[in-house]
Amino acid sequence: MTRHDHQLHQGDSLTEAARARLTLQGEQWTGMRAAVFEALAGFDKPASAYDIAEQVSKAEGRRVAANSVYRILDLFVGANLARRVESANAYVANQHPGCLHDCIFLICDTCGQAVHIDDDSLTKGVRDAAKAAGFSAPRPVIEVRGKCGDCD
Amino acid sequence: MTRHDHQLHQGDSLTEAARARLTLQGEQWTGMRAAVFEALAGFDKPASAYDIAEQVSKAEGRRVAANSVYRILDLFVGANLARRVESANAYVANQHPGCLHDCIFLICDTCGQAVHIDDDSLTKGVRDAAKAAGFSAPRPVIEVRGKCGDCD
DNA sequence: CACGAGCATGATATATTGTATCTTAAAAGA
DNA sequence: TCTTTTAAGATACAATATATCATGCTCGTG
Repeated sequence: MTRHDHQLHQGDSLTEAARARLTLQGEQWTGMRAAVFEALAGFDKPASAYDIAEQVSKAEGRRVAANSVYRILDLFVGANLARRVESANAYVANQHPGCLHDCIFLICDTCGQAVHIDDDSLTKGVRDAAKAAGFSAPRPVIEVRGKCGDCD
Repeated sequence: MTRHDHQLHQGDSLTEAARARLTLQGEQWTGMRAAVFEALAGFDKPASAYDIAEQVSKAEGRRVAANSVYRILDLFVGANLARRVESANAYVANQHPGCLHDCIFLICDTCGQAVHIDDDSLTKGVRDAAKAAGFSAPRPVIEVRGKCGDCD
């Protein structure tokens, strides 16, 4: 397992890192985007776009529609501020938005918690296998469903 | 990459293998199940439950509702006759239902084709990483989105 | 500052995917 | 045959995702 020596952000620090990253990409850090990011980062497990819409609605005191949230989540995923958990139709905030690499999610079928592990040798293996099969621009989706330590 | 020396079924042979496998599990091979399996196997790319429902409806000359198809697909996935492609919300027939192992799908974002590769050393690596992180009963979901050789 | 172009969001509708529940029908076992 | 279990039908609905058009905001430019 490769080690992770970079900064793991949290709270305001994470929000700031996200803002910095997004503006670096030439995108705006709007109030709505900040609100969506806050909501996303506030969940302790992968959240659906609708969960986030509801949370943002509460925080803003007005109804925010899911499509706006989807738009922003798509932007976030593209900018590496968030990740989509395919097998859960849900999203999580990326704890180190500045650092690009493939990741592996472990999702507990019982409690819904997702933990994120990095293992570049594994993900590289998957990328390479895809390339060997003639695939270009590979974007690995590596998730494991199972039962987490707390739930056995 | 581990070699695959077992039989790769197709057509009637595949259907027969599926039937054999399912009955071995103590499940019935009904007309409806056969029809769903035929439809599924007839697609050249991952098919959604609704695609399959439509296809079966056509083949049977009567309306078959999606929930019936879902039930049967769930059964098939449980019995290893079919696989779910998480990142596409779709299903594919398993070409070698008798042989259990994790698999890796490469899904083309352009044409929707999915190819299936096996690499037990990779999937074992993912399983082991999950176990090392305290996960039990791991079921890896390994897919790669990208562009297939025909589409670049 | 005014203004126009482009970007961001709102509002709304609808498509797609997935479950729940209850009823009816068919098959297996006694 | 009769009963029990399993499969399938019918229907309703929930959850996830996208499309479209209208409105509003921001930023660069004059």
